[in-house]
Amino acid sequence: MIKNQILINLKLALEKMGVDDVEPEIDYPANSDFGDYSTSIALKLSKVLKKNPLAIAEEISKKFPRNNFIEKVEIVKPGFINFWVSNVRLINQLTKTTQDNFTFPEFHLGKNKKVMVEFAHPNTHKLFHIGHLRNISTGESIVRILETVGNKVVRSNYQGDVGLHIAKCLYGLKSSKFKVQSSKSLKERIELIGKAYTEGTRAYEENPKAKEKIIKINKMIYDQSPEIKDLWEKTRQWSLDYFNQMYKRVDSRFDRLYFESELPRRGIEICQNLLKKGVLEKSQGAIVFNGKKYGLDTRVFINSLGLPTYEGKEMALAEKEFSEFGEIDKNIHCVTPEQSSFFKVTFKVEELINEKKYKNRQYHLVYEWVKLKEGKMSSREGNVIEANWLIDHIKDKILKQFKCNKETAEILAVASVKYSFLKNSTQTMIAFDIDESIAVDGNSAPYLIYTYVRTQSLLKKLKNDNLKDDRLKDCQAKFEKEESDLLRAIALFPEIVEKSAKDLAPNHIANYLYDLASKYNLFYQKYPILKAEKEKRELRLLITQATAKIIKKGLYLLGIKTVVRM
RNA sequence: GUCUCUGUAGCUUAAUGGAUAGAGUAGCGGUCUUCGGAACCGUUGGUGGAGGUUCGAUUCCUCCCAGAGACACCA
Repeated sequence: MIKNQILINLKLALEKMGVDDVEPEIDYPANSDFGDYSTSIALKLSKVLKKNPLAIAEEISKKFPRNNFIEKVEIVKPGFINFWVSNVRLINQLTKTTQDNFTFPEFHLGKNKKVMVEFAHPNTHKLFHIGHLRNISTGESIVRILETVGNKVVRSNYQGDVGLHIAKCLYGLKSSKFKVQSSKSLKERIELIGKAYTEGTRAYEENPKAKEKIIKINKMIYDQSPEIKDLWEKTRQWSLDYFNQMYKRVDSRFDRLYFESELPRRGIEICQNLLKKGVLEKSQGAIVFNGKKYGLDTRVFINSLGLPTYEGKEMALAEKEFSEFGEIDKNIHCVTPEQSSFFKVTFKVEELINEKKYKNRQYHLVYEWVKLKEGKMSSREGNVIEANWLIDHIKDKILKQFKCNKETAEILAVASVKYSFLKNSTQTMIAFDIDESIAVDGNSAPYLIYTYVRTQSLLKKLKNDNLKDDRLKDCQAKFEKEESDLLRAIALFPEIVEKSAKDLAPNHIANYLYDLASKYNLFYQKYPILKAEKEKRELRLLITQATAKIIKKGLYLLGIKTVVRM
């Protein structure tokens, strides 16, 4: 990575000046007049060294070791030092890229290089909606990014298959107006569950007798009582079939599916132990963690009926997650922000159980809600946007707007939906509008894929006319601006991937790809490639090839497939 | 009430304390008979408010305004 090479040389220069206790930072200047990289280290050292920043910059620049990868070092106004990458280095990176020889920097979240990403998290008996879609897009992308920078990643998915919401649904199903047996197709079954849940929820709120009964059903589910078990198992399986179909559709998969139903017994045991140890305490008939000492909330682990709450079950989940796959350095929970109090508390309790095992290894990656412009989604109001429905809707839009076959439309629809989420930062609450939010033009997946298709169709015309990069030596220092911009963008890719990994932020990759694709399209518009004169032709074809490789790889990192024709 | 998060162009949004706040979309005006127009170019328009720290603030601190969420037996 060029950035690291600059950093190393910069440190050498600083050492020569007797400064060795600072970690200089390298920036990407917004304006290309200020070079490819820059540092403001001279400005920061000005106070410490009690010297004029420009003088410091001057000295650093003099002592900065010159290698062939740097073309020029310049000092500007208040004290910036700007660096220009040499054409030799750019060509070198171009060649590597065309050969699929991506050298991604290693970035590990721990010594074992083993990470768990816990994502998706749909609850059975409920719809898989756009919120889950954002979650699974984010999680899948983070998995792929972390793998690419050298981690072994375990994909896990924690699914709620017990609890009051299921009791409500089963209560609804028992009503005579729903015919469980006659629902044959998966679609019918999922619709049935949905309606039953709405029915159960209404009854729970409006009818005290029904409420009592639902609470009873809830207990029966926990106890796996024969009276309810068949119905529970059958409908649970419907949901799981539906989720599997969903995972397949969005090209995701899991190494381990955890279920809430496998945790209560062990959860209670752990909490009882913690009670003996004094980590948890009794309060009003329940077993709670008193968070006050640690500046945290007090939360219930075992309720007064003796049932484990979500917190209680989390203890058993953590135990499984941290033992089933060997030693894990980091467990990234991809979950919405309203659970941060929950995670702060459970992470603290886990730390008190086993500091070595858990401390600093649990991480709550906050990803935000998808909110409808009209307001919050709620199944009660029936304005939940189901994932399949949404993808189908976008697919129809693509089929109407463009001429392509159904298979391509499917890939483009899934790509559009995922990209629309991933181009935003995970911490941005998305105000969702069906017809505006999933873009199929502008900064969108179809735009990137279209650019890729262009490159493929162009490269196909080459046939056996092989590319030889050694003919490139003639073009140095004669790049057009658009060519130079592209070469620089191409060289940046590994650094962007590293940044996304460090920040757990797929949006860096998305926005980079858009930038690269726009630069390519401008270049494509302005200059002939196949018809260019000899030496230019080689360069331009290599640029085309490298751009294509990066778009494909970059989209892969976002969990998005490409097509060669559309 | 306490705590946490968020306020960027009409709308949707980007920006590790850095240089002229970057895009998409909508609007307006162009390129065009091309190696795929699902393209390209130009243009209008922006950091909620008031202070502070800093050589430098969308970013950090304080207060105010607005919104979201959490704060004991839901998940």
